Amino acid sequence: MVEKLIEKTGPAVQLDSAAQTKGERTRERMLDVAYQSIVEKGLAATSIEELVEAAGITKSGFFYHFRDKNDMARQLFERFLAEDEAIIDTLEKRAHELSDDPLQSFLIFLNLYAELMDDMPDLHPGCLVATITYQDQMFDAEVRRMNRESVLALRQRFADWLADVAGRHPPQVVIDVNAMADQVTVIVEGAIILSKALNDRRLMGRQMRLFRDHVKTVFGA
Amino acid sequence: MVEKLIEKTGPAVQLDSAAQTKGERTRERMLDVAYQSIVEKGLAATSIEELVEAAGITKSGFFYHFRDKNDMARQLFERFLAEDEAIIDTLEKRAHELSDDPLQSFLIFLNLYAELMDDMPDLHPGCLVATITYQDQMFDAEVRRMNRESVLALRQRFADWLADVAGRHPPQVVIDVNAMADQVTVIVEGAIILSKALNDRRLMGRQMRLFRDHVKTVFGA
DNA sequence: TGTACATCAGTGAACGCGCGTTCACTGATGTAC
DNA sequence: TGTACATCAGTGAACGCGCGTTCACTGATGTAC
Repeated sequence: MVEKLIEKTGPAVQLDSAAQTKGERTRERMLDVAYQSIVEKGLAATSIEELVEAAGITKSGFFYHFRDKNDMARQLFERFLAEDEAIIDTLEKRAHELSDDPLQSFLIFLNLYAELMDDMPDLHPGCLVATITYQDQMFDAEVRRMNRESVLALRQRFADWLADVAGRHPPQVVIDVNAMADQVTVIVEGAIILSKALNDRRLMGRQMRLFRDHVKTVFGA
Repeated sequence: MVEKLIEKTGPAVQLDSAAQTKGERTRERMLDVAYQSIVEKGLAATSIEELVEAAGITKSGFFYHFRDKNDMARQLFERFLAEDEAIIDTLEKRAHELSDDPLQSFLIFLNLYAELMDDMPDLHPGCLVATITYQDQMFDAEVRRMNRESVLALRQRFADWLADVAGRHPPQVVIDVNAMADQVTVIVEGAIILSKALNDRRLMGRQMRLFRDHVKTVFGA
């Protein structure tokens, strides 16, 4: 699914090298089914038994690939963060190609993001960040640390961009770039929740565009 | 905790009648510890054993009060929704008292909401709506239906209010009242996630005020 | 090119523990006459 | 006011099932000489 999104939004990022060994393919398959199950039910409700059945191996095979259940969760989250970052990178790069002005490129970025959400073949399966945050007692300290770092990295990324925007387009009102940067993530996470709760896959794109309108107004475009 | 919030924001709503029987008190205590545990770890990771230990009864006592684990989840969510609605009612009533103008009262409402978030003694424990949405396979169909209905009810409430606002203060741009109404919930849910992930209890209030500024700008206040 | 050995990618059986649930029973409190 | 009965609010012991994890083993593939 993520592969598809990247193809839609730019040149495919080759995350997994073309020549995968048999073991790597099995491991990836395992993480695929684990991701699906964890965002639907949570980590505690996802049994190793159901994962290995879906992946077509035995339970002992699981422990060949992962030290224990938490190790799998960590590997899953690492892969998720890398893919997520690659998507945002692609969108940001494309947005900068389409306009030299930081405000215009940021607005384009939000549009691309909204389109990406619209184009999701199915309902967005959810975001691991929220899953981990809401079940943090289930994940070990390392995963929680990675989760925190990933949110802070997004804040930094957008705050830098917005500071650049504010430099060239003095805002109508005094703004807090960090809060506004966080709002991108807030909208994404919140919109995923409502979209899932109401089973309405158009909701995410609408919310992102509404936020885009706000940004536009603030910088007086 | 909810009691405290209501006291802070207006006259206490007497949800639980003053004269509680012993059984009702035990049941409430059980739901209290269950709420805490479920928002921290999820339903699957919350064992009946730990709940009854915290509540000071035996495991069989649990099954005197609840038909099974899912029945407890349903009762917990029912109580949560009632309390949540009471809080919003109180804030809305107060906002209308403080201004006759729908825009001003809506802005006051958002301010009161933001203050409520600031004043939370501890980090907001999280919102059951997100917990249920992210683990919906763990809850039965009735709980999922209640979850959906509660989100739609909030949409209706804010959409009506915003339509009233738009009637008296024609917006600068064309707006979608439903999307804007949803954005209140989106911000709350998303901000809770970031606030928990970063362990920053000021974040929720900041996000709510940022949204308030947006609303203000849209209706040209 | 053949052989010996090493690594890869698992299998199958067994383990003990904790979980949700049931069931027969019980002491304390409330109610009817 | 006393007695009989009903309801309330649990207790204690036992159940079977599924879970995460371990461990000894194995066939297939890769590598060195």
